[in-house]
Amino acid sequence: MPPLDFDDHKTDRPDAPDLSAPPCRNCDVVRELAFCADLTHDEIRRLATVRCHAQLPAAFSVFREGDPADHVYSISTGAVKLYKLMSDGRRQIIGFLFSGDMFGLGLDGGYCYTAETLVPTQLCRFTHRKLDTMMDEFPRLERKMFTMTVKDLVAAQEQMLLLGRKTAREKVATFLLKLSRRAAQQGQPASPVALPMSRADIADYLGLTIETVSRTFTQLKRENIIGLPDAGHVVLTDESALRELAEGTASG
Amino acid sequence: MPPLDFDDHKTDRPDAPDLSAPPCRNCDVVRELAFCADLTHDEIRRLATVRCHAQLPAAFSVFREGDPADHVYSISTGAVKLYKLMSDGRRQIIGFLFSGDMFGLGLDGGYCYTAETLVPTQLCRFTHRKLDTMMDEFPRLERKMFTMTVKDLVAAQEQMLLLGRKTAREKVATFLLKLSRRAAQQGQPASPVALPMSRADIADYLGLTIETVSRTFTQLKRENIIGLPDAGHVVLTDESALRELAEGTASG
DNA sequence: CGTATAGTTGATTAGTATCAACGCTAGTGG
DNA sequence: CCACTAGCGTTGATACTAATCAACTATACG
Repeated sequence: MPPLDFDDHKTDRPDAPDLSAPPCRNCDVVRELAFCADLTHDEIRRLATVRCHAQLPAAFSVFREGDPADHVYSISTGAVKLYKLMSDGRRQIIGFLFSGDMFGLGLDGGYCYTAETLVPTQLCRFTHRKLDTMMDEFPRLERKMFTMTVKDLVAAQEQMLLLGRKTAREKVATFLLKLSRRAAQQGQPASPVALPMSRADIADYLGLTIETVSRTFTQLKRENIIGLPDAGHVVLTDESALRELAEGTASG
Repeated sequence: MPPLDFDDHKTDRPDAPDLSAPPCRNCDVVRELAFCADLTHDEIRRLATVRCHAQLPAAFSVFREGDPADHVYSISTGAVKLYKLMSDGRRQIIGFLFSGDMFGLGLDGGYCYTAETLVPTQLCRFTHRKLDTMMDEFPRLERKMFTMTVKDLVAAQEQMLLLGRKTAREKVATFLLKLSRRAAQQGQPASPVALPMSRADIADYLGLTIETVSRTFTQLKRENIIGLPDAGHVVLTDESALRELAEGTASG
């Protein structure tokens, strides 16, 4: 887990160039942001004047649970995990985020989770204050962010069902299918799915231990439902079996 | 669990008076709705012209998972549970909702959970279509609904930590404290907390079985942390012990 | 008064967690 | 260039929490 200091991102080391840098005028990056997708060119240009962006290395802590919640972030490229910690170290990963995803929303005061990059990641950020102003000005921006938040909520509810009621096999199957669909949606191949996160991350996302995740993977492999070319990739050999497992309708 | 037909709410039996009734002009009910709380009198009056309300009996199914999602609901008085089902009957309760809470949001198409009253409940409803129009007209309405959705998301993330990483004792302690705080917030006593839901509901909310919930209650009672005057009420005898349990910092 | 339902309690089982050892890969330094 | 080390992942043995199965009690209901 990531021992990087939160303030790192304000240093000028080449790895972590200034999220605090003055906004640049180039709109290309902003246009890719999902929450700007439906805006007019003019609106995007205005938005671009208030955003900062940066390329962050892998395993980089963007902010920590409890930090003053000043900014909202959007992922241009890369991947991020969000997690909550208990005082004794137990961890629950709230979500894995990819290109186009937004994070950092919350109410009054501090972030309620830690955000950390999984791979080298290009982020965009806006201050809450300026974003509020923008939302007043561009109703479509607010509508878009609202819609994205509803989507997040729906996903969170789906995850509650997984965490509360599914078995280890079902959890893993659901997880793999979700990753596969997400990859396909982003134009990447659906079958050799990349796992940019560690087994520990997967375990903490599914409410399992590392060992159980590993055992379940090898078990599914033995049953020829998945293939494991290496630890970072999974082949969905039998997707329909995986679907049945995920829904709890599997025979075995 | 509730065998009531979804169409019931369109019948004219006295128990379930018409959610489809023509909007009434009385603003009193609408004004109590949390998502109208910050609106001007004029805005509330406009909103009142597009809403329907009804008094529903306990254990009444407002809508089911998969039903076409036409309406958004707000609870005036009473309590509602939201849940998701798996094909084999496993159930996960997504949330218990009370006065001022809103539900029914979702994306394209069907509701992604079933909504059912726990006690006799007074509901207000709006069509998505009209609410969208209203949001265009009254930015403060949209902002309010947005904020409430973010709150729901934060609560869902907290629940993920509970479901994925907490023990049965910790889950029950967290649940009781949450109910207590909610009651206090609504001006009701914080200590003899009312449990309007069954043990089965609590179990399906916490990702446990009925038996484990029951055992954990009696265990906490034996340790003089709570009191159980009857199945529907809990006295928080030792709230600090409960807090330690909930956070996982408890000694025993 | 009999019946059905919700809740509690007990005995046993099962699914994961825990503890422990080992293999693999990558980075490090001699 | 290669042994050494550290971290991640896998596998095995055992323990333990909570689930399952079952019986019983209390309460509400007809």
